[in-house]
Amino acid sequence: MPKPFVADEHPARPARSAAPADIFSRVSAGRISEVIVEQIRDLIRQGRLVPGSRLPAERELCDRFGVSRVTVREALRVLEASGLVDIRIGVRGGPVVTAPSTDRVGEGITDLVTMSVFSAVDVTEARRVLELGVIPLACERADAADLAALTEVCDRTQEALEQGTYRADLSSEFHCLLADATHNKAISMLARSLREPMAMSLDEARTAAPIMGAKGLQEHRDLIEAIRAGEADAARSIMVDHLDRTASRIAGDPTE
Amino acid sequence: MPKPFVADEHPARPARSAAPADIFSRVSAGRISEVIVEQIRDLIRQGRLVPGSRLPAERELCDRFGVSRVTVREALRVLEASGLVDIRIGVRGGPVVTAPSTDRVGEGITDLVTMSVFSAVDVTEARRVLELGVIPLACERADAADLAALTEVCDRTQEALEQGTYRADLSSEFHCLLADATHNKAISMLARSLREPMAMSLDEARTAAPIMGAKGLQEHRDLIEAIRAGEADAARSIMVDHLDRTASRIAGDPTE
DNA sequence: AGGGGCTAACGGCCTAACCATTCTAGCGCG
DNA sequence: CGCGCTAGAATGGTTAGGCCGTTAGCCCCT
Repeated sequence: MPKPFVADEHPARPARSAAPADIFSRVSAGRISEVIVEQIRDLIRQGRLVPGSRLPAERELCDRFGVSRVTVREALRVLEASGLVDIRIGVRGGPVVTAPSTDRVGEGITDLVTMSVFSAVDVTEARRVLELGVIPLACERADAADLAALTEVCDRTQEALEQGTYRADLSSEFHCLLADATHNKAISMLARSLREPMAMSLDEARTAAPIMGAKGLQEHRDLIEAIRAGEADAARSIMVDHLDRTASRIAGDPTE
Repeated sequence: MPKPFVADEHPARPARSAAPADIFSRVSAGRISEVIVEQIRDLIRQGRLVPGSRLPAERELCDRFGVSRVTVREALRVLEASGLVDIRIGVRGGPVVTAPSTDRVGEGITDLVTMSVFSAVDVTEARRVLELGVIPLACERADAADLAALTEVCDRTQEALEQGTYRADLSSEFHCLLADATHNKAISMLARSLREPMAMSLDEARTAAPIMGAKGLQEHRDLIEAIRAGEADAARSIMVDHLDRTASRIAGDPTE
């Protein structure tokens, strides 16, 4: 528990003056560019700047904020890296407010994985949680377009298997499309966030065991049929088998 | 489907020379600072720079890359905004590689929500998927420390309710701690990612209905006991009730 | 032994200028 | 009248050099 700032446990050394130390507030200027970032970000969050809004040009922002162009540019870089603005060059160019994409968030999560903040085993388990939760929603909401897209990926997978050109991308794409079938963009985003780390660890595991055989493909096709029929329980059990095999491969146990 | 680059549908205007256009690679330099960002980011992803590594000072990076200091600074800003480096000032300061935090990812997701890339309803449903998947894992793995932390939050919540100082933070903190009880950092990350958007929408909904009454708190406490006993099914049904009430409140139906 | 001041290293910010890209307005020509 | 081309203006991208505030470490003096 932090002690109150004014309390001094050392009575032998009294405060130099009668004024309490509290009257001095912490004075840290911080970074000017950060202040600008906050200001624009708040404007966007408050809805006073909507996607498509054009911000003033760099040189005008300098005048408005009373800072140099370098400072404004640094602020714009940060906003651009956050996916909040898009910067175009040429006349009639300049910073434009844009809606951030889910890919950018996924990239951030990928960084978390690669920096070994957590392991491939953790990711696999998280994916299991997500995908099993997806199943009932997908059974309920999948439409013809979703099923067609899933089938198309299976066809491409079969072709790739026959030609020996299979890559883990195809498997992760199937699972992303499955998440899309929930018609919930937040869930799609989470699934896509885990896509790249998954594919990465699958590729690593491939050296130890074949990444997907006819069995895995058949499970994908069975899953489509179960979803088409709306049989959530059947779909779930198929998915459990499928994921368990994947998990054991990730864990370094090439049972298949 | 994108057309091959060499194909020209306009036979009336043949290529100026016999050399195929393919031999000329795209020359647009793009942004120099972006090249530097990529280079450092790759170094980090390859593990050649680990968290804690100190990068050279700005002025030395200028010499190494052969660019001006402003360019280096912009690159460092982007890396900093991505949470990959931390910049300290003063002697022995400079850029230090750091492990990105889950909070940053959550902030990105918050932006996605506020820019209405997806809705609060979507987030709520995603959270439901996640939390129901968390339950069995938490029942299996929660240790005494997890249960103590959960109980402590309930106590704080009770106190806040009695004093009228309750905020949605407390509820979202409970659910984050629940995710922590799985001892899976990827799942914790996903839960924390959804924390801020959830709290935001809960605060919005608070104007229409009390955010959490004694009933919600009691459900939290019941949940702890069910987890302590390892009764996953009981815990699951409690959580379903709890989330359904929350979902209806988000959807604008103040039944409670 | 300890405190205060000095110094070098480093990031934060500024100014002034030039380059590269892109759009547009205007002009000339058919 | 209309079409195409060109020059210029607007805008971001980059550079060089410099000044200032902050910090850690060192040394000297008490």
